[in-house]
Amino acid sequence: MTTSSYAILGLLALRPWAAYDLTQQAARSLRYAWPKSERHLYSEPKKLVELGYATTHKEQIGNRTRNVYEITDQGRQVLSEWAATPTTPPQFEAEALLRLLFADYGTIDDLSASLNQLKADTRELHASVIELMSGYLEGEHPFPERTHLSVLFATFQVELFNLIERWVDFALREIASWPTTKDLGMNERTELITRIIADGDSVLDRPQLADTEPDPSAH
Amino acid sequence: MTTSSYAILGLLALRPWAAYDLTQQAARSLRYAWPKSERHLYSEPKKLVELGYATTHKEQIGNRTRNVYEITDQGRQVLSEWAATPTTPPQFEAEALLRLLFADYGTIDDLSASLNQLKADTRELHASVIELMSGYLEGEHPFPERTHLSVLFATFQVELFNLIERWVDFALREIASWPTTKDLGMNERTELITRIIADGDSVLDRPQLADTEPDPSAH
DNA sequence: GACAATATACTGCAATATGCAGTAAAGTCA
DNA sequence: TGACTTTACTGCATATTGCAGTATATTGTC
Repeated sequence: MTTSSYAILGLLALRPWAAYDLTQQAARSLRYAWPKSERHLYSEPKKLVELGYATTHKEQIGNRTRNVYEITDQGRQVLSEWAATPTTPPQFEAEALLRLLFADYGTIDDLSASLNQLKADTRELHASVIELMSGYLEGEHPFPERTHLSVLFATFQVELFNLIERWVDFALREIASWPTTKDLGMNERTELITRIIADGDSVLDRPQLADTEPDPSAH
Repeated sequence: MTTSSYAILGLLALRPWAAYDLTQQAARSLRYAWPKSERHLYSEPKKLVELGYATTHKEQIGNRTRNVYEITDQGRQVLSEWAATPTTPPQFEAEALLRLLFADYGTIDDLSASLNQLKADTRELHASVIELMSGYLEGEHPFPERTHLSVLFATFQVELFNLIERWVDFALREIASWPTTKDLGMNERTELITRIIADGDSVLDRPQLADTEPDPSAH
């Protein structure tokens, strides 16, 4: 049993789902904390059946079948045991940040494009969560008694998305003041920023930083 | 060529590395934007050699050999082409958040333990970045002319880690006011929070929220 | 100076996960 | 009625991880 197995089992504990429905539901919830490919969401429940943690049956819709999965008592058992086990550390993956790390192999425009892409991707995720929340206010939660969990969970997502959007704006302002992506090294500006973060402070939320230098439109 | 291939190739463009050194360097940089297993960092450069983007030779150290990899001109070529291609969306993975989503299968204590683990894991990552930054201020950057990139990159990491730590504190305060993990549903408190995030506002940075309710020590 | 512990430096293999192409029926809209 | 989208998957190649195993070099200590 991998963490991904428990993630699917967690959904099955709510109600029976067809594999296709699992992919849809994962896009609304799991995705934000445990992203898995659609392909995997079709394979995983089969493994749960093999292990005796779920059962499966076929439903007929006209001329087509869907595979519906249902949790077993044994499945519920291992799921509640899982709740008390240690967790793995968090991981953040962003190709746009990787591009920043290696920005000197490309141009300022390449870098700007990557960061703007990151912002656009984030906005989209952000909008989905906001929409979900608006739905909750209209009473549209599929499991109303679990709303407290979904909402607390969602607070993290919106904070994260806000952060990324704000940080991208900061980074775009910084690189807009660069003549090139290459060889700037530890200049004054970079040293200032290094000191700030080495002190554990935030470079966002501080108008002084924005005032001091990098925004070329400021003078 | 996957994104992981380009990540390794990006390191090789800086200087030749032994596979072991790549694992060490990845722990200091790639890890924060493109986390890969140690195993993978040994396999990937072999693939780059096959593709003609790197060469390899063995170095003898006493009775032991290390495989050193070096980028080729062709490798540099594809790397600079990569800079202009579109990026994939960001992904965040945190088992502790998954536990929150399914917190009703465990106890309040299970959930607190998971969140505290998340905080501890984050602090550790945070400390590593702070240490790196302090090193930069001492002139310890391995590629001094690239400091501006490492530092701007690092600003994201510290903002992210700060956010996670602050959010965990918020979440711990919230759940401390819960009688149980189960069936709280859309209560007053949850509705307040839902409205806030549906409006695109932050639940952190607002003392009012902390004042209004959930901290049981407050009354 | 012998010994233990830790760091260096990998490889093989099974299991896990992804990406993409392919298949086909059902629903929707013009 | 035809085109397009959504539903509902599966097979297969490739990518990636986790773990165990192997062996040498270095560092600290009694």
